[in-house]
Amino acid sequence: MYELLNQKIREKISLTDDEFQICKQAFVPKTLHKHQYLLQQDDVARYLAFVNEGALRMFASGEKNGEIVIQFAFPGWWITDNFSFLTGEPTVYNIQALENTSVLLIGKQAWEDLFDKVPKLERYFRILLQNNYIATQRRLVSSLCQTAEEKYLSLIKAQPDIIQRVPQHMIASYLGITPETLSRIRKQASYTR
Amino acid sequence: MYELLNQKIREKISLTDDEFQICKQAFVPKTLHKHQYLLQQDDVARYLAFVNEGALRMFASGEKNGEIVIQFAFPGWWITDNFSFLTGEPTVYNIQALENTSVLLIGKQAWEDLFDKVPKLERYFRILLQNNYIATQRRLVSSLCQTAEEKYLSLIKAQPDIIQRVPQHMIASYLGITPETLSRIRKQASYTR
DNA sequence: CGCGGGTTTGATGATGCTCAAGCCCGGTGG
DNA sequence: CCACCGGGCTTGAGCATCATCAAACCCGCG
Repeated sequence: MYELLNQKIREKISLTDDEFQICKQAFVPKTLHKHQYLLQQDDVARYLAFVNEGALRMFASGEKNGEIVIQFAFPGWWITDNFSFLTGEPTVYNIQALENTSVLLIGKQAWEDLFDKVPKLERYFRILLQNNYIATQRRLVSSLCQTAEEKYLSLIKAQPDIIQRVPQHMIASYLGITPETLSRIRKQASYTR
Repeated sequence: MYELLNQKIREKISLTDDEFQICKQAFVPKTLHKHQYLLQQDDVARYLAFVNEGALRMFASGEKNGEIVIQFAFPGWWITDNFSFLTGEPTVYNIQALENTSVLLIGKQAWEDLFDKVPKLERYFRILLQNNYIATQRRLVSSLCQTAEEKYLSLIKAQPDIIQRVPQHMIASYLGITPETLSRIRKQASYTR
């Protein structure tokens, strides 16, 4: 249950077994069945979630553009709406399970208390955020200066398995293109292969 | 010289005067004249920079698309290529002064040593990265689902002063549109005002 | 077997890019 | 002091990419 968490943290910082025990206690396991929501628009993001098994998506259900997928989360990844989690303001996003999913949740208070008990974790989360920041900045650059096809090719290069795991129209939304365009790109790409 | 830094850090965390003294010593002041580079493509980002006065831009000089502006930095902001700074890999970006500019630099080693001397700073940078991450994610969403005009209007709403400070073609690049398009949008917008 | 969501395919159109020319304005040198 | 130069902004015309709308198709599931 806590194995993956243990492993992921220890990839970035060293931790004694005692420290990890304290850490564990701050989390509450939860399972979500396919399509179930972890967070809904207008609610407050009370938890930061660590994904054990399954897959989730965070999306904004925009007025005109239907839904747009902000990010996915797979085992070993963290997910929440940071803004809402940090400020306590209601969120504009939704987080939903794409499959039956198991997560570990930590509330804001428990999270902050944890930093006092195990200060090293402050570093772990700094590193995590740094990586997320870098990744998001890259995605931004890609969305600013690549064509639809280039974006798609970059994605399958970076995460080849994502195609099997999530429906195509969500990939399209994640890339900021329509499902029709993605379909045509894939057709096109399959010839040149 | 170190006033703004002091102020900015204390907005997020509390620090004794001693701690701030230690902190100060880790930084080296530097001035850049207009157009001078703080970082150039293929070099390693050895420093994290805190902007005292002036303005900078980080940009990628892409093959076909000319230059695209990734971000600006104004007084009180931090700037570097995080990826290169963290990994020691050569950067693909450039950082250049838009005006005569004064910055405080900290090298990677000094930065990490500083966390051992003043562990609270770990928290400061975590918070900083969290905010950057949130901001970048928003920009990404905006670039994915807003029209050129909406993006421009969001920008002047969020940072009304930016127009005076940086040339229009850089704003265009930052928004991921051409200078011509931005010009037309501005003309258009000035009628409806 | 038939329904329904997701994907594909086609036809049409809009947004924003490209290319090209003109304009404005500040700086420089005659 | 003024003419000239050049960079950046503007304006226009044509065009490419991708979105929209609509219909057909595919396939798993009740």
